[in-house]
Amino acid sequence: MVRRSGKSPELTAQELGETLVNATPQLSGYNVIKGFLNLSVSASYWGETLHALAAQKSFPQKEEKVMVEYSSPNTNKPLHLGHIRNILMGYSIAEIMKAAGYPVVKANLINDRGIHICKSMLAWQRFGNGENPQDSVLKGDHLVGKYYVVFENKLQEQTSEELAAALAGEWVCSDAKIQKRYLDTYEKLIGSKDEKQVSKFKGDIKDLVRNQSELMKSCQEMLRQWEAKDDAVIQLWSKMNAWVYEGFNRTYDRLGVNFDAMYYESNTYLLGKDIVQEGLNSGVFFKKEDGSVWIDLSSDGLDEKLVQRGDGTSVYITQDMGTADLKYKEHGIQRSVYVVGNEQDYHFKVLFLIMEKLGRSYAKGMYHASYGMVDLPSGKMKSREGTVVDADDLLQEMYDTAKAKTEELGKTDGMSESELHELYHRLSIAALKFFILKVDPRKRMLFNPQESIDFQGDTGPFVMYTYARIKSILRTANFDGETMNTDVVLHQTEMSCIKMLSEFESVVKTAAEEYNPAAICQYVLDLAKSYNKVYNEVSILKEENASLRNMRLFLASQTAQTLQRGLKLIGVETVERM
RNA sequence: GACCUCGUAGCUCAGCUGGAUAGAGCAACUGCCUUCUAAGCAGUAGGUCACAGGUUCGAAUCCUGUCGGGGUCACCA
Repeated sequence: MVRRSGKSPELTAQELGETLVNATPQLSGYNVIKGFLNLSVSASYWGETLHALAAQKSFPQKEEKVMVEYSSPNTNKPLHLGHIRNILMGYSIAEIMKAAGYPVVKANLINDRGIHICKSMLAWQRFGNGENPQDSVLKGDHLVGKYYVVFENKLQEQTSEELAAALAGEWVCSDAKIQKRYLDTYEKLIGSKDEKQVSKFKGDIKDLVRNQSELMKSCQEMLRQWEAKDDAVIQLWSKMNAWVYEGFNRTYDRLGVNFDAMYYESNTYLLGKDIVQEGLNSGVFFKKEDGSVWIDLSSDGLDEKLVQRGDGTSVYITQDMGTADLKYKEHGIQRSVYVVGNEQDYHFKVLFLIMEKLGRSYAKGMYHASYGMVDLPSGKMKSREGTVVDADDLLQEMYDTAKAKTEELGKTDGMSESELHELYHRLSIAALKFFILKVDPRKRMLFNPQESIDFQGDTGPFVMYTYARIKSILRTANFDGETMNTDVVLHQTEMSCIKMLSEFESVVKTAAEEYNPAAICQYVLDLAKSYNKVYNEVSILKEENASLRNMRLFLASQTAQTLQRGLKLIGVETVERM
């Protein structure tokens, strides 16, 4: 602005202030400090603003239909803390998009097939003794997860001697091809000095040995039978998957999330082959001598990327292409949000680029809501080392903490057993959701099970508390939600609270544009803090001026509503008392 | 090795489309419940915004480089 006016910042501000105050009745004055223009606003402005905000209850509707895919679990293991970040983010993004006016479809693409599923199945078949969730203390997903671990342990037992031999260069395999690959790899291992290389070759050898074991061969055989739709295998698969779904659903319910569309990889894993053909015809893809199909993305700064194997079978990205088309066909979506960890940044970059080159109309609406890992104080979560934080355990711990904390405060006289349960539940979920969602999704975050989850300070329960306290006032005042006279002089804290309320819409809009629930958390916290200042500065029930008292009740009521609406966007439910 | 990403108070994080003295919470210390719920409020203390250059009247913010953490570069998913 200074550049345009050609005058000093001070002078520019002077002139601008002068003009603005003259032209706008809501402005009562201005001053300039250090080149910054400060405008003063007239008393009635605040009441009128608040009034206008109350009249507006929803944002303009949009045409563009949005799909948010999240959770997307494997059916061989129970959910853990990493999944929780994904699930909470996905649900919240969907709610924010809805609030911003978009029609939203929440989708879950379940990875219910493949070698890892067969591992659980095989282990259960051999070592399970018919154990099932009805008779077991374990939830279905935990039961299946248990057999996945059993498989890995048995495999290790079966192969440890051979592996030791193989690393000593003394492994003999009956399959000549495998034997040759082993010897080649072993030679490279011996010749390599780079530590990274060494561990890679060791890994390769481990895979060779494991894949030759009886257990892995049976497992691969089972996968072949599954693909051939063998009755017995399909039955076992259906039965165990049903256990897992029942378990997952209980966790989803507890987290308060849901889905509108379910996709299963058992149905989608063959999709995308026609797209490969289409791409070959249009020259977007090309074929190599061995029959494998590729796309050259070097002009976009990326590499060549395989889209179909030489034997005509699919790779990961093949089915993603097919699924993208399927989603579009089924739901007519213009935007597709994939909530997936940032280790897949490259994959999605490639996928979106391919769909664009294939001329898909929806391609520019594809977005990877990428998020960082959740670390523990001990470092990365590793299932092999047993350091994963199980979702169900965590939820239970949170619940117990909420209960203990509430009982300690002793403010719940007269609440029934079920009301108390609901309170503990909502408090624990609020604490968890806030803790996870308030940090920028892109960043990796640290989760300390002992210390992280708090009920004081910048937390979900803090916001819930502000809400409950307001509701308590409104109850005793019997406030009917009507205002009378807006022309009252408000306290400084009240003005800044009204200002915050007026920012709600733009915050939601920005959060939707950036797919960022953290923006909502931050706003809701700030609003609660802002109102808590009001609460401490002014008295409502004791106010004798009827207009002022009424205006204050109105502000309280608007704040409560906005808190509630904001909390809903991150999946947190309020309570009337706590 | 190439590419992507992050580095702000003791700890966990905001701020990042350039603007006033860099903000919260936790932990520590002080106050405030005979007044609407103290899961609250007010205050003290705590910072070379990783480092070095550059662009600009002005840089935590933009650009380049260095260092450090993480990730990706599979005919795995």
